[in-house]
Amino acid sequence: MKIGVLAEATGTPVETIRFYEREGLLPPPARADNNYRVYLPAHAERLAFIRQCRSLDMTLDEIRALIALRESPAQDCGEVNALLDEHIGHVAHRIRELRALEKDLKSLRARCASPHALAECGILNGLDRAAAAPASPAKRRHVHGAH
Amino acid sequence: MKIGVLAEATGTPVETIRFYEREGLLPPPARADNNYRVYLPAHAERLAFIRQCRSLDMTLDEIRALIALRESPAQDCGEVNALLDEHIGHVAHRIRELRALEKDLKSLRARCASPHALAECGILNGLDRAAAAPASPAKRRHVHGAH
DNA sequence: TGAAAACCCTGTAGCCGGTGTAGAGTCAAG
DNA sequence: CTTGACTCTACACCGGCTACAGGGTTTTCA
Repeated sequence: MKIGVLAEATGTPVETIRFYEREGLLPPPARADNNYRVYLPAHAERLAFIRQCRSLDMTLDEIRALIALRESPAQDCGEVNALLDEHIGHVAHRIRELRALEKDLKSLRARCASPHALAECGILNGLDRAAAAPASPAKRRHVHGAH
Repeated sequence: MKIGVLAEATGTPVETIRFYEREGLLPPPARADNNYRVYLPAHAERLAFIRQCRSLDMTLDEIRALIALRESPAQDCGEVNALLDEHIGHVAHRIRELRALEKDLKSLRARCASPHALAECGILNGLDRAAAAPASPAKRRHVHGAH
């Protein structure tokens, strides 16, 4: 099948498929005479696996690791379990961070229940005081942002 | 004060300060004869405000908007409240997403309580079935990632 | 049959919020 | 007077795509 068919079949944009190939997640398919990529069902399976993992917010590195484990011969799946546990840890960690953030934002919001003049706005004043924040460097593990 | 002093005072890397200047968040300071940036206390206040907002996970665009509102003459702070409410909405939304994700991951993890042979691994098999996922495009509002 | 639309190719740049170089100039201490 | 710490500009890089530009090929429809 051609790339557009694979894209349609897996709900993946064509550019993203080519991107996964460049990234080594999807093996380069054979080429037809016109240089078009020709995919086999195995490619569709692999791509579905990748998309499934992405929908669970795994990084491409995590997915690469899972693929390698899956292809590795006659081994038990202890490492798979460990990888998944670690990913669950990332997600749980990020949830805790965001909950703390939500709390801070709500308490800031409560400083200004109704519109005042700007100078007396509790929110702006709250943002102004440096809050002596410990300037947490808090290296992102993976699972980021609020936006 | 020189950029290193400002960096130290606010816990902000030097490169990040220059980056904020390029992005128009921090006004370009005067320059000494040697072309070094010379900051005034007002710059330190502005930078502390920016860092405070960033620690609350606001985007640079949101911060730009807040700064503009703050500088705008004799206006009430209704828009500030609205901006903050919207940001709180982003965070709450992302928390809900991550909780759903955590649930999915845990149920996947439960498929493989102890290490089996790879072929029988409930996790890999669970990831394999395409799950007929609706391939949610789910445009990121802002507040993203699990990583 | 022939033109237009739809597809495919490569390569490159942009998004966000920075981070980390390279290569050069400037300054303070020993 | 040399060493090291600081500063400057300009640029590439991170993830995970997305969106071009500028070509070639195939399909469709009148």
